[in-house]
Amino acid sequence: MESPTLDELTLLHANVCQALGDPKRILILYALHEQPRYVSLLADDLDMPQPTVSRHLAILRQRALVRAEREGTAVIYHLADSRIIDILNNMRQVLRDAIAHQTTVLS
Amino acid sequence: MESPTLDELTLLHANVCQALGDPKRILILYALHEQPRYVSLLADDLDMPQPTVSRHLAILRQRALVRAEREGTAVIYHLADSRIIDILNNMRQVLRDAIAHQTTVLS
DNA sequence: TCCATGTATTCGTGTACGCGAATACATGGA
DNA sequence: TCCATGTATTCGCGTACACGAATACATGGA
Repeated sequence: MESPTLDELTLLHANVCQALGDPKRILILYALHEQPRYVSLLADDLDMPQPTVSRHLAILRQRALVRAEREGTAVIYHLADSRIIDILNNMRQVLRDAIAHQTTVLS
Repeated sequence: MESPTLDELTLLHANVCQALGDPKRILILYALHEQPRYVSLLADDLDMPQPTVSRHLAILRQRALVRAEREGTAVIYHLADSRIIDILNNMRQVLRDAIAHQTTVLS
C-alpha cells in the first residue's frame, strides 16, 4: 500500500458526479422524476435518438442513479432515489446564486 | 431556433457537475472547506504536484465553486459556497445507501 | 534591478467520452 | 417458429480531459 488518499468511496463519489455531468443525463433524470417511462417514450419526449437514451440510461444504471424494470418487451426506468432530484435542485440554486452574486460565470 | 431543450441553465448545471466528477477535485473541495489554503500548501497536504492542483483549481474557479484571493505572492483559495459541501455530503449519503441496499454498485 | 517564492501555463501523450448509423438482442404474440 | 416491438450494443470518428515535465509569469523584498 502506498498513500491511501483517493479512497474507494471518493472514486465512487466522483463516478456519480461524473454521471451527472452531462446535460442530456440531467434532463433524463428530471424526466424520470416527473414520471417513470420506458426508453422509447423517453426518447420521444426528450427528442433524442433511442440508442442515445439507452446508452445514457446504462451509465445512470451503472452508477445506481436509475433502476430498470422489465414489462413485456419494454423496460421501464425510474429514479433509484428521489433525493437525487433534491441534490440537483440544490445545485441549481447554488448555481443561480453564483450567477446572481458574482458577475462572471463562464462556460 | 430549433427545439429549446438543453437550455443554458442545464448546460451550466452539467458543467458544474462535471467539475465535481473528478476524485482529486472532490478532495480539494473538502480540504478547502476544512480550511482555506494556498496552492502549494494544498498540494503538500493532498500529496499532489503543484501544477496539478493549480489546474484543478482553475477548473473549479471557472465553475464558480471556489474563489481565489491574492495574499502577497501566494493565492489563497476558499470555497465559494459552503452549500457545495452539503451537496457533496448528501450525494455521499445517497451513494452509501445505494451500496447498502442494492448489492451491486460497480465502478 | 535581481532574486526568491509561489502560481499558472504550455506541450505532448494516452485515455475516456459522446455521437450517428447500423445492427444485434430480448420478449411476447400469432 | 416467425414476426413485431422495444432495447442494447458495436463501430468509427472527432473531441475533450488528465497527466508529468518543463517553463513562464507574478509578486514582493533586498
